[in-house]
Amino acid sequence: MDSIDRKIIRELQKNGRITNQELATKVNLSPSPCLRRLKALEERGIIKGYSAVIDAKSYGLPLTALIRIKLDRHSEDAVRQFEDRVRRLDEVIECHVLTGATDYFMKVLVAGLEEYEEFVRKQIHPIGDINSIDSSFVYGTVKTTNVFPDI
Amino acid sequence: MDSIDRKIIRELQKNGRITNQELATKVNLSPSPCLRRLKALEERGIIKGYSAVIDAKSYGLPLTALIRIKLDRHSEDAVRQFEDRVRRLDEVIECHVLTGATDYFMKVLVAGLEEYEEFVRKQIHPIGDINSIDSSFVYGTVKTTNVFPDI
DNA sequence: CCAAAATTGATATATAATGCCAATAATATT
DNA sequence: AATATTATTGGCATTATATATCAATTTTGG
Repeated sequence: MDSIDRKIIRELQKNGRITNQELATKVNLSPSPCLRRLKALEERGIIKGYSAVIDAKSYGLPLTALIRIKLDRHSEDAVRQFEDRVRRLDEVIECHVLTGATDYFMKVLVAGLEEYEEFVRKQIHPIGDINSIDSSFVYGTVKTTNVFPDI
Repeated sequence: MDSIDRKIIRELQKNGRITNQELATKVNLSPSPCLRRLKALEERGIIKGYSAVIDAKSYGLPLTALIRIKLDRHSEDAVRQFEDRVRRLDEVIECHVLTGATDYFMKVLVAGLEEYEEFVRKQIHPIGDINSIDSSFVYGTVKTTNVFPDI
C-alpha cells in the first residue's frame, strides 16, 4: 500500500468504471502494472467491490431515516438476536455499533413516512429488548462523497 | 423506471463492474437493449456514477466518527458559512441536514483519536456559530450494503 | 382493430482487458 | 561497494467486451 495504490483507490472511488488505460494514465503507469496493482488490491480485499451510485428518490425511496437504538439488555443472546434480525432487513443500508450511550446507529431507506412507521412497528419493535428508538430524517444533503482523503 | 430498470440498478449496486453481457443475462434481456437502458439511466442521472468500495482501515483510516452538530444561529449567513466550509473538508464523507433538534449529521473518516481531536479543533470549531458537537465512534459494523430494497 | 411509437435482438466494428515475456529498477547480502 | 535476488515495469499479441446501426417485434393509444 504505497502512494500509487492510494491514488488508484481514489481514482476508482471517483469513477469505479474507469478503464484500465485511463487509470494507468492518471497514476502515471503503463496499463500492465496498473492492472496488476488493481488485481492485487482486489485480491487482498482492500478493494471490496464496486457499486453503482443511485439516486434513491428516483428509484422510489425518497426518505432516508437515521436511527439510534438502545437495547434493554446486553446479554449475548439479546445482542445476537438484534444484529441477526437487522442484517436481514433490506431497508437497512447501514448499521453500526457505537461508543457512548447509544448502542446502534442505522441508516434506513423507505418510500415515505407511513412506510417508515410500518417498518419500525413491524420490523424493529418485534425484535424485542429495545429500550429506545430515536429517529431523525434527512431534510437535505450538504455533502456526500465516496472518495477518501489523501493521506 | 420499471421493474427491469430497478433490477438493472440492484445488479449494478451489487457489482458496479459487471459486464453488459452478464447484466443482460441477469435481467433477461439481450445485450443491446440492456446497454440502452443502462445508458438512459446514466443520462437521466438516476445512476449518478460508479465507485469502488474500499476497506477504510487498510487504506489507513481506521476510525469512523459520527457527529451531530447544532448551530447557535440559523441566519442564512451562518448556515451558508457552515455548509460551504464542511463541503471543503476531505475528511467529511457525508453531511446531512436533519429534522428534529440536531441540525447536522456527519460521517468523518480519520486515522485515529488524535487526528479526530485535531480535526474538530482545527476544522470544525473555527467555523464559528457552533452550539454543540456530539461525537460517537464506530466500534463495529453490523451491516453495510449498497443494494436498495426491491420495491 | 389499426397505426404510431417504443423496445428489442442480431451483426459488424471499435475499444479495452488480459496473459506472457523481456527489460528495468529496487532491495538484500556479503 | 559490488553483486545476486526479487519485485516491478512496459510492450505486444490474443481474447473479450462495448458500442453503433438497422430490421423485426412488441407495446401503447386512439
